[in-house]
Amino acid sequence: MATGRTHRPATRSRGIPEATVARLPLYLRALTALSERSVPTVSSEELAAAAGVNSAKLRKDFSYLGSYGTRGVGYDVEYLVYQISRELGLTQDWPVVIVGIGNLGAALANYGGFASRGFRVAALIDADPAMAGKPVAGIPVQHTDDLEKIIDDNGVSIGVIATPAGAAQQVCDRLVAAGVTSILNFAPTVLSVPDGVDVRKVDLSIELQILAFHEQRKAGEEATGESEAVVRAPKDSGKGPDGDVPAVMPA
Amino acid sequence: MATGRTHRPATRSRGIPEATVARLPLYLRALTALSERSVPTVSSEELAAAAGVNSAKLRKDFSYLGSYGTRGVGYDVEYLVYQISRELGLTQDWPVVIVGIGNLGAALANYGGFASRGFRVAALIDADPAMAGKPVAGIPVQHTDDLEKIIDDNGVSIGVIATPAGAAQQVCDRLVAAGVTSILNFAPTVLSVPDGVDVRKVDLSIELQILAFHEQRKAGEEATGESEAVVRAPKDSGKGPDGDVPAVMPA
DNA sequence: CCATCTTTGTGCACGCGTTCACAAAGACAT
DNA sequence: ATGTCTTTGTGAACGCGTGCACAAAGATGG
Repeated sequence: MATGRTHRPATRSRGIPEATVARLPLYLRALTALSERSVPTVSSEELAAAAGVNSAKLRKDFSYLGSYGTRGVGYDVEYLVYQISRELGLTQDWPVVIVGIGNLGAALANYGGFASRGFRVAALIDADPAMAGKPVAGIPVQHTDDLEKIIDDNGVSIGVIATPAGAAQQVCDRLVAAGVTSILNFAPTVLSVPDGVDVRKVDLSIELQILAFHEQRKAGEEATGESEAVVRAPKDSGKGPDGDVPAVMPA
Repeated sequence: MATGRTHRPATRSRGIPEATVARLPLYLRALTALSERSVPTVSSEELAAAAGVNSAKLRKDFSYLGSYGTRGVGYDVEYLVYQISRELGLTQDWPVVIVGIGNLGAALANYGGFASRGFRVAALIDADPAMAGKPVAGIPVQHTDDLEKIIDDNGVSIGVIATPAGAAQQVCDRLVAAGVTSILNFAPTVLSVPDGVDVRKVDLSIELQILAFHEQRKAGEEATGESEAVVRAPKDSGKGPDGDVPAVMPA
């Protein structure tokens, strides 16, 4: 994205294709589950099934990292967990700030998966003075005025934007100016950033629209097609206002 | 997904490439903004800039929809909004259910962008009996026991899963059995679904890991490279527990 | 030590997506 | 009406990603 993904054209980072990088976290998750069940080794076929991909693709992906498998046996789970973690840079701790503590921002702050993989919520930042000092997920919210100082003091290089769309670009500019070089954007806006800064976006609205497209297509085929399956018939409604509200977007 | 995206191999739906479909919502958003500012026409160059894509790509994307532009002038904003909306199936109303009303589920329910583009939250569903009847975002939460009836009564074909990972597959199975054919999955799990069902996933953890990879790469290049810019130095911390908690994932 | 069997690692071909570059189309001025 | 100028629509080339299919590698048993 991804789907999502902001233009990183032909920049195959250190020879590892972008598509492969995007799948490594998937493998890592499956491997971690196996590790917790104390499974010692796993074949490409099994692991591929668990990760929901083709086994040939998985093997090719791993081949970019090196030859970590044993022919006739499979992959050592623990070893592979370590190798992938290292490749993804998860052996170190990444402090993260979340800007915009509304419904979504608070949900993100409460998300347990943060700490699990080397990410740590270093600070929560919001523009509303009334929020300042109020603890969310055990972390006191700080005011936007101190953004630069917070970034600097904590050595933050990854920022999460969960503000309304109108504020996103401005927040983004300040984050970048303060030294942030990776941004995860939940606001429904296209952010423009200088070279060297990575942006990934997560947009609920876009995801739903893509699903709607396919849904419509299915309905259309069904109508013209053979089997007269049950056609879903949604009622129509007045169009709602176009919210400038924080959102959730996909890579 | 991308990035998400679940394997839809060579199924170019009605001739429109999947990559193009994924960008249509982006164009639509930019066009809507122009429409609100009463801009009558826009060139491919301007619109591409607003959507953050290449102008040639945009023109090719539009060429799949038909010839809606005027050479020497550009595109009629209102007309294009309508055409894209129609293509995406947004001229009709799509009732959506959200299953799993935790932090994230509640945030999604409160998200204003839902109503804006033809989506309507038809019901909120949670497994916790204590939640039943309690209103979230003005909509009373219903119990999982009634899931099938809710789907059927409202003619729902799109479901959003915001449950913990452990419950996701089970919820998914029930949704599909009840007639849902499109699923937006926020749980950090690979869902397996029968053919004909579309799944898109949004995973915060995966997005962060991808950013961490690039971040690490930048740091590495910096070290071996020329300019001795300020190297961010995050402190290390004890590894947190691997939460089974709801998440946020990108296509 | 040899044979067999499993599973990895990868060369190759194919298809999708992106980008360039330009001809065709139309607006607009004279 | 004719010429100029802008902008679209698209043919063609290229590169990335995917999947097949198989040879190489190693484990395992006799």
